[in-house]
Amino acid sequence: MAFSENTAQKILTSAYELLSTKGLAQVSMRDIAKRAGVALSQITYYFKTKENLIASVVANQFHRLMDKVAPLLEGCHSQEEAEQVAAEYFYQDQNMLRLLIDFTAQALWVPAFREQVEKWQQKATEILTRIPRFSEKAEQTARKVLAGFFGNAVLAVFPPESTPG
Amino acid sequence: MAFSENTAQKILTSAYELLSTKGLAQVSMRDIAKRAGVALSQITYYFKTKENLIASVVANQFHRLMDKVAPLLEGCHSQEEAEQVAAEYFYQDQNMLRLLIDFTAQALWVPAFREQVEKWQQKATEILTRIPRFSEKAEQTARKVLAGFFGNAVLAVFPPESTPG
DNA sequence: TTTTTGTTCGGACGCCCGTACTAATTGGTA
DNA sequence: TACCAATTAGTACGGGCGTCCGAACAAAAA
Repeated sequence: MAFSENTAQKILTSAYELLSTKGLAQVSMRDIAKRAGVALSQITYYFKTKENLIASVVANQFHRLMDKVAPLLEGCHSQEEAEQVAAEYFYQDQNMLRLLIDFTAQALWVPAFREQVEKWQQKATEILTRIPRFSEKAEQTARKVLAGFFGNAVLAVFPPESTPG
Repeated sequence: MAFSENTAQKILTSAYELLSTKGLAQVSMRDIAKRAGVALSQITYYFKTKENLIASVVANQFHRLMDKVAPLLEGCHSQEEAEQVAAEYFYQDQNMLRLLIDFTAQALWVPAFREQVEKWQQKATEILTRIPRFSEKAEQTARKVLAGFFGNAVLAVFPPESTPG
């Protein structure tokens, strides 16, 4: 029977590629299935609903990023430095950035997405709590880092007319 | 014949109410027409397309806000103060905030929306240029204000578990 | 072998969408 | 009054959507 991790993985990968370059609203499950080279119903089979597929894609990417970023954050001495580190790392990948922005905006209206965004906050708070010089006001700092992230994300994605920063 | 400013205005108002409370993707032109108490084709007649209607709604709100905020900004002495002023004013209306966030996110993918967001930048830059102590680096400041705005907007809309900031 | 279980596929269902079209109505003007 | 353009209304169209279903198939279990 061979539980094909392959198929689920192919779907996830293709979904990410499409969602991050075309936007959540512009991608259909048929597009994803076609790119993954599988039948449409395979998505239903593995992810049940579109909403769930998207949430899985984003959760995937988030964990992947966090694993790399967390160690870097632990070396920071100030909130500003933490923001800087997060920024420089995230902004390397504009597609990912766009996906996160789009997802967060949808989280305003889709409860399941909102839960996930709230988990980002919790995760960031958790990481900062483990760092002595932040632990006291980890939650506040986490929120500020998040705010800085989104603010700068928007800037990164809407570049100035003339000179890039 | 009486060009009924009424109908167009009713559509704009109803559209804003729906879009700002349910999100761009969750509102159909039929929903808007029904709430405005007009025929569906009236929307096509006055605004041509859904995209154009949404853009009109947002532009409307933006100008309304700018007229009130611009004078306040002129009283500011620092970038931080400008951010503060913008923040406190905007955050009074969470629905409007949600609409702006959603719209901006869609602007990542919809060229017409993107143009409008870029106009916000220009407008902000223009305002700051007219203020002597900002005029030198108006564009930079405008971008930072914008970044602060969006960062804080996301925070305002995703409140912390326990204590509000 | 036979049975069971997990996987894949193609297709179809019903719904709702944005848009286009046509006919009716209105109201100012001549 | 009659006319004409602006406005309104109702409806149809074509298409894309997420989801669901039943059959075929493969691998493991019995």
